[in-house]
This record gives sequence, structure tokens and C-alpha cells, in this order.
Amino acid sequence: MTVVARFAPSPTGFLHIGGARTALFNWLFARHHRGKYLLRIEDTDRQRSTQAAIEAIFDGLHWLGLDPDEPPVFQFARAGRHAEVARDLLAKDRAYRCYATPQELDQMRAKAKAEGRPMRYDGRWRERDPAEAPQGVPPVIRLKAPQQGETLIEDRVQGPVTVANEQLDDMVLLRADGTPTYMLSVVVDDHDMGITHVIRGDDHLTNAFRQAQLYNACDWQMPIFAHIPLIHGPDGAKLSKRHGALGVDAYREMGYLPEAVRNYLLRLGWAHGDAEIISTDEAIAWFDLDAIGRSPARFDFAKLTSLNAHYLREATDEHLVSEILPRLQASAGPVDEMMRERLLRGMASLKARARTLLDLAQSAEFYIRKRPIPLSEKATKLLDAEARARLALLGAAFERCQWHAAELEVAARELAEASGLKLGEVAQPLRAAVTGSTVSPPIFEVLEVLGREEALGRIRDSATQGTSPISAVQ
RNA sequence: GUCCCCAUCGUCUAGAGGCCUAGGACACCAGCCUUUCACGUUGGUAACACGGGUUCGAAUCCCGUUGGGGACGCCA
Repeated sequence: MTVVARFAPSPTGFLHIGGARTALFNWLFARHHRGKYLLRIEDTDRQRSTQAAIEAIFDGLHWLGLDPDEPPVFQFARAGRHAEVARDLLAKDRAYRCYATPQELDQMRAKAKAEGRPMRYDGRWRERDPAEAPQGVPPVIRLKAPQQGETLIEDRVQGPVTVANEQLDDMVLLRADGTPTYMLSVVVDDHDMGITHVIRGDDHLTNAFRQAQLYNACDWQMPIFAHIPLIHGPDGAKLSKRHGALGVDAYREMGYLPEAVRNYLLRLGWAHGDAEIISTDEAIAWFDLDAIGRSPARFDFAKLTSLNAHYLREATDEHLVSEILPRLQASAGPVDEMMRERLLRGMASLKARARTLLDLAQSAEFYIRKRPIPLSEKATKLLDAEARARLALLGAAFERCQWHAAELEVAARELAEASGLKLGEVAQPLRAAVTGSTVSPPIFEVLEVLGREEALGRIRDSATQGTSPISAVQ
């Protein structure tokens, strides 16, 4: 049997992180079994579905590398087919028209709650003669669900789960206006699309019982279900926006790499021994439903960030430069070819220190600043009269150097030694003058990348002019 | 309220009756490295929710308690 999996989001908001994980699991499962991974947009709620949300889902999936294997199916477009199945069921006496009004249903629920019974429709039109139908009330079509026995789901993650059929009521298939409900649409679409495995959030587990009844009523074979636990916030409660319930695009904006997000999501509720850093090929080879945990996982930004730092270090310098370029241009102005070259040469050291693309862009800014470069508060404080005097000496020494990191370092060490100073006492002012900050990649390497003219210029900008070197050292 | 599901360090998890003195990762703390910050590296703190069984033996199986989550729409 060829595996056909699907991701079926409703376009009522962005592609959130939980949805992304569901998509990832479906994608991995399909790849692992050399099957297909499809996308279905569940847009039957015309009020809440938006084009913007549809675009956000496509973009988010694309960014994560989870594009479907076939063009997406739009559920609303299939409403006719859904209604046809409902009429079919009606003809086969497996469904019936119900004329209960919303007010009646409200009363039913209130009464059931007061009596401590399940809040269900009582089936009052199930066997009633349609001739008794009230005038002018458009009926809904309900499934004639079994009333005895129990319904069993052999869930691949949760194991066998059963519910007594008395707990379930006769669900609405077709609304009074003739449009299909979600339950009907999902079952018909999954069947028609040849879906073999339904991998989705735990919140659908109870829906699966009702869907199972529908499959039976249609005499269709049921797909295999796998309900994966939801992602919770750090406090164990529902994931809130503040805690990560954001659109995938928000993670992109925060400077996370898609590889990192995927790796993080994969390890949320799934593990393969002690493996932490998992490549896509490994994930495909190892992924299976059996290893999915049954308990909900809490979202943890710290671990995501740590993974991101790893993938940042693994990324090519070229790629990272192009990733941060737009951000740099926005914050520090246009970037010319020479600056781009500097970024490229400095990237190896820069990326080892960054955790997100945001960090990276910020820490790279000094490479593209025009003189005189802005100094941070700490850098300004560091550059007191004494430090500036040292800089003047250092600049003079550098003038005589071949412009290589190693040689510049020797010159600085010699100067420090001659003045009875520690290297840091010379290097820190130098760093402040050249990068505008007290924190940077190794400073002699920075000097080399920056180039003789620019570096010497920056040193001159901060050095004390016309002060006697002798007095300045003291 | 009714039903369903879940329960190992702070977090993600390994663990499928003896390999467990409970392993790894993130976070945290300390040391080393070092011109700063990182990286790296060495070490450390830290968990089987509780109570009953079953068994020679239980983190692992069963029951209960507690705690958490989810579902109960003519939403999806």
C-alpha cells in the first residue's frame, strides 16, 4: 500500500507552530514510506477563511521546505460532492432530516448539563414522520449513528481508544443552508483523496470517533489515525502568543533558520535515542509513528535558539551574508561591493558568536559603517585620554606593518610589553575604536578584514592628536 | 458536568521487568582556554507525582488518587 498523508489546515489565521509540526510529521512520514504528502485547505467556513491566511500557509510551508507533492485541494470547491454523499446517506436511510431549531438545541444542552448527562442532541427527529415537519423550517441532515455498543479507534500514537456510542449524538452532516459541515467534508475528502494515514493534533481525537461512524455509514475503509499531542506553553497551559504560538513567519523574522525550526519541532514529542542534531536525511530514515510520545510537550525558546546557533555555524558564509543583507541595509545604510566582501571574510568569526540572524546582523554592522563610526556607551567610556594616547602609538606602529592579523598582533604585543601593559589594555581600546563596541570577533582579524586604510582611519578617529607619546603612556 | 487522553531532571527526552548508582540535550553553576564576547572543553546541581497491588525483582505491568490537557456547535 502506498502511503498518502496530508496536512489540512483551515485558513483562518497564520500557519502556527503546532500546525507546522503536524505538517512536518506528515511530510516525514510520507517521505519515509516513499509515499505522497498532500495539502488540503479547509476553507468551508467562508466567514473566517481569508486569502491572506492561505498565502501565509503556503509561504510558511515553503519556507520550511514542506511544499506538498501535488497542488493543494480547496475544500470549499468540493461542497457539491459533499452534499451528494449526504443525500446518498439519506437515500440509504443512514441519515435523516432534523427540524429542531437552534433554540431547542440550546434547551437540550442546558437540560442535559443540569442533569449531569452528556450534552448531546437527543435524536428527536430520528424516527419521526417527516410529515410532521413544521412549515418553513429548513432541515439539517443528521447521521443515523449507532446507539448501542462502542466505537473503537486503533490510534497509532494513542493506542486503542474506545467510547460508548451513547456518548455520541447524531451529528449534523449538511446544514440548513445545504452546506456541508466539517465532519462530512473531512471524511469525504480524505476518502476521495485516497488518504491512508491521518496524522493530526490530539484535539481531533474525539472527532475521530464520529468520523469512524461516518466511514462505516458510507461503507468506506477507514484511514489509519495518529493523533499527536499538542504543544503547550512553558506554563503547561495552552500555547499563548507570548510563549511561541506565533506564525511561522514570526520565527523567520526573529532570525531563526528553517533547519533549526524543523529540527526543534521534530524533537518535540519524538526522539530517536540520544540523537539531537538530526539532518533531513536522517529524519526521513528514522521517522516513524511508533516513536511519537503520548504526552504534550512544552515549547522552549532556549532550546530552539541553541539549535539555531548550531545551524548558523553550519551555514555557508555566502548564504548568511545574503540573509542578513536586507536587515543591515535597513539599519545601517547601503552596502557596497567592498563592504559585502568584508562581511564575507568576517563571517566565519561572526557566525560563531551569533544565535540568531538578528544577532548576526547586529554584530556585523560595524563592518559596513562609514567613518566616523558610532561608538557604544561602553566603548566611549573605555576610550579615555589614556586609551586614546595608546591608540595613537598603536596606529603609528601599525603604519609600519604588513597588513596581516598575525603581524598586527605581534606589533600590538610588542607595544604593550614596551609600555608595561597587558595586551588587553591595548586591545580593548583598539576594539572600541575599530568596531565601536567592547565585544567583537578577534580584533586583529577584524583589522585585516577591514583593510589598512579603513582600519587606520578608524584608529585615527579615536586617537589623541598631537599628544606626546611619552606622557600619554603614563 | 460528561467523555477521552496524558504523567522520568526547570524544559525536550532515552528507558519497552533485572543492563538504572536512571542516560543524553537545552538551561543553570564552577574550572580550563582566552585581547573582549562567543565557540570548544572538563566537571557539577537536578527527575521516575502519590498510594496500593502483581513479581524473586517495577521508572517499566494492573488498580486507585492527585495533577495537567483535550473534546463536547448548523466552527474547523
